Amino acid sequence: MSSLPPPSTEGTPPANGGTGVATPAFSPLYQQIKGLILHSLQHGEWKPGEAIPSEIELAARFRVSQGTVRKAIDELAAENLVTRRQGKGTFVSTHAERQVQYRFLKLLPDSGDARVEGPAQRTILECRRLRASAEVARSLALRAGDSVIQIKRILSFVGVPTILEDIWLPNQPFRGLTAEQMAHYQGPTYAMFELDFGVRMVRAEEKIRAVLPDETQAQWLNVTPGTPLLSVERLAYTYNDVPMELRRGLYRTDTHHYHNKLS
Amino acid sequence: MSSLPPPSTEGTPPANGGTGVATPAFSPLYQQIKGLILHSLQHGEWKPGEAIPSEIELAARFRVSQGTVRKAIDELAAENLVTRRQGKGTFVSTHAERQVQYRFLKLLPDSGDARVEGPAQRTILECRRLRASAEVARSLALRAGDSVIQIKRILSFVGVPTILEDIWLPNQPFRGLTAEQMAHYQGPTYAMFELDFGVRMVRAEEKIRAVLPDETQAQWLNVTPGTPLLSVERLAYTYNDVPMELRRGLYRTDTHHYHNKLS
DNA sequence: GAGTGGTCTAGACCACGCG
DNA sequence: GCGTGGTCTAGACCACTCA
Repeated sequence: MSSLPPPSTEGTPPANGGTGVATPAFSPLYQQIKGLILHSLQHGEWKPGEAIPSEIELAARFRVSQGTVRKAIDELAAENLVTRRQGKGTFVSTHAERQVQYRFLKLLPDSGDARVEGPAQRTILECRRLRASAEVARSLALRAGDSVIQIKRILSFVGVPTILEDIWLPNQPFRGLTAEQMAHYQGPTYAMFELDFGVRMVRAEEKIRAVLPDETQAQWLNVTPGTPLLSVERLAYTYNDVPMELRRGLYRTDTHHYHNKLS
Repeated sequence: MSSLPPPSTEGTPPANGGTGVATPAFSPLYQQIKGLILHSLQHGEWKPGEAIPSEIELAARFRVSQGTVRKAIDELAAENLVTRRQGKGTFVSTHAERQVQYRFLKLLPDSGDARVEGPAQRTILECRRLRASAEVARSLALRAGDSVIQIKRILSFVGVPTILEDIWLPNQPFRGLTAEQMAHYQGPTYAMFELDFGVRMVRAEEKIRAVLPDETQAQWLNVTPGTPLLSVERLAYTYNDVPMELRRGLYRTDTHHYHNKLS
């Protein structure tokens, strides 16, 4: 939608130029539509798990063709922000009610990829407010000294403690979070974040190293101090690349492994 | 292309049913086109780095619309089998001449994501033919006792030995591979595989663990035996999910880390 | 059978790369 | 200025879901 009037231009489809002179960057229409849908997604016009309007409806709303809306939604689906179901509609993705729960947990049991183990048992060791260290602040794009929540917990599979985690959350969006909430919610923690705080983790990056635990870490994981462990440092982001969680995990890899697909 | 004659059906676009009765699985036209392009790709009709025919040409060849060809190519591009360049054409992907060389190597220096380090220096420790162990045979879909090539090498960054690798290749497609070839080829090893043996690694899976090196491993990597290392076991596949390489790497993570993006 | 996403077509026009 | 991929439209039909 840049120059000449394509069949119907009485509404207000997002303009491309308009403000300046020669188009500085050129953003195709479907990208602009994608941006509008994303905006609605962020601002909670549709909640996780709900259906968004049909392609035809959205096309009418934005005064573009169905094909353009389709391409916008295609990209959102490719980014896992939205899930298409033929014959039913397009739904806002959620970490809950998802075949692949624990989307971000790449640790699998060595034998049998299936999750016969069932979900992890959680033990909360600690949950407190404190001032962000310089490093935590930098990761979470806060100022050093801002209030953050720190949670320390153990995840066990079939009774065996396997993951020791430290989680840092900005206090602001997670005000009121309690250890009980962390412990008692059934299902993925990220699903609880969606439900109780409206925070959706959309993507994450992990840095992985091999380390040796200190004595207390070794005790929590029930291993000897000489046992090598995987150190997994995760930064999880909401919409717009806003970091929302820093997580440091120690993974036992004697019965499990970190699995990754490359392409 | 299932029942009624859409505008032009004089040629031989791939049929959907034809053999049986009620369509058993339904494969859309563009998937069939994708399959045909893939077939040409596998059989070397176009070599890595070369351009494939334009969308219009392919549409004419297969007697379908450009849009259908486009969707087929879109999927191939999404799988990194092919690379689109606006204004120029669509090119067969290659591990060589690629901005992102070392596509499958996820180890980054802790400071500075850029590859200021330059490419890794390679030291070949060993390169020999032997009979596949049961385990190697299983991974590579061979019979135990089939001939395989084993390469042991060290990768160093800025002079520091960082990765100790064992590579197993089926002897069949790699007949004639020498230690000199492994050592002297400039650029990614996978690029050499493409060039000299016509083998294209298309995707891979990795299993990652934390381990302690034995004495000789520790010596090669110039670390003490108590130093925890990342064990990265990679199975790389060509077209059609045929496994073509098994690789076991030990990564030092004191100055580097394994980086992974989740979504 | 109505509604939704999915496929396919045909044609017009745009942005980009290169000679 | 041509050829290539990229965008956008409009309309027809198909496959799937559910009432």
